[in-house]
Amino acid sequence: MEDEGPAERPLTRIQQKNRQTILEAALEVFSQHGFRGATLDQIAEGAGLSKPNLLYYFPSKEAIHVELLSTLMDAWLAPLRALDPAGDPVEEILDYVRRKLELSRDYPRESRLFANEVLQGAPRMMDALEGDLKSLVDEKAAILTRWAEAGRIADLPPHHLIFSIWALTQHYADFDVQIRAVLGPGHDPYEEAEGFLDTLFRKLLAP
Amino acid sequence: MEDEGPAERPLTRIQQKNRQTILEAALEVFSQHGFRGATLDQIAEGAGLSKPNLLYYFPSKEAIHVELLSTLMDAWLAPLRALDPAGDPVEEILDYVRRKLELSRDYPRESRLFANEVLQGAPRMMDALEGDLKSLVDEKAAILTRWAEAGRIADLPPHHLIFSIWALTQHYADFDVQIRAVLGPGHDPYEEAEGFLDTLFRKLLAP
DNA sequence: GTCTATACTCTGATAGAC
DNA sequence: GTCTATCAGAGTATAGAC
Repeated sequence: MEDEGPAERPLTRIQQKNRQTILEAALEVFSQHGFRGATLDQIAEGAGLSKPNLLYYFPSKEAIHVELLSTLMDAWLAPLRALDPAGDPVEEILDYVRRKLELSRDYPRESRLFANEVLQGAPRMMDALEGDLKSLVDEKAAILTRWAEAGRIADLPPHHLIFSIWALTQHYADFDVQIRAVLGPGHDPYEEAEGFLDTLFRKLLAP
Repeated sequence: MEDEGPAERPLTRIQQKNRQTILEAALEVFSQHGFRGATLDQIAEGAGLSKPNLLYYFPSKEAIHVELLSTLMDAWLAPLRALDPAGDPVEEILDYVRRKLELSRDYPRESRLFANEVLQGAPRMMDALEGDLKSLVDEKAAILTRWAEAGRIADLPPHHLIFSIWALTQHYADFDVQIRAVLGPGHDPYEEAEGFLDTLFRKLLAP
């Protein structure tokens, strides 16, 4: 049952705004502590609302988390969806790398929310991984295979090529504190990463 | 004060064994749920001990976690320590990649324990990151720089080269469920990764 | 729609018998 | 050394006044 009930009413503007405020605060807390480590108290304080008021807008802690994850999935897959089979192979892949790195830079909390969930076995997201995500990856992997067969990029296992893009871009968001601790002050990790990853994938993809 | 007190006594064999049992159970729970998400009940059940008995061997939940992390750090840095400035540059780096991938394959829970901690801002590990880890990385980065200057490997930012090795190898442990969901059954992620990463780094490092 | 008060459960940690 | 019993606090969620 995908239907949400017959008496479902459109939300008022103030309801929309409060829901957004709650989701924003929840993203902050969930991304830092994971699902079980996060508390409604922290979210309520971040949203400037009382705890019972939170639960007026969402039926439970889990409902907030699920809402965040499903909203996230679309934005997360958009860069891969945009990979165009008609474009120039190397430039298409490099564009994908750039867009994915921009997501890490501009939405690090979303990246960490996702990482937390997968790290914990993806209990609330397994369906999406085995369904939408797998379908999309298989579809795009087929494009990479065709490009390789045509000799337009190097012959590499397409799924692992995609994994390598995920690993290398998300690492900068998920392990941010480690990277900054190792680099020390005076570095812009993302700016340096952009050039490095461009070089890396150009060398890797060259036939 | 690093000293643990004047009355410190060597642990008996049974104490050693029980501590190990507790740490093993704690690794399982902490690596899956993070520090705050883990409970002493879960650890006690996994260890086959009562909760108060747990706290006879360790003064607190945090003490167990800290013990795990500090034990882990040594094993985690060993492969990088082994990078030999006198060896063949490309083979030394590829050996490092292989050893790091083996750690992910053979100790995925340790990898996830570490990932959880860093993801949550490394509150119990910042000193180690800014101290031992940074020193070691800086030292090995200097070796990479010398190899690049001698034209024996490609000219790449050494810190980011090391980050890329961490990202690509740890990804297979930390995002294990996602990788298996996307690949589907009938795959051995680590076996496939070994060949892929070998190819990737050979192409990347070629001068 | 929002709050105070509170029910009820879980959690980390301690006391004290054996 | 290990257990039962238990505490104090935090946790999610609900009741009900306004």
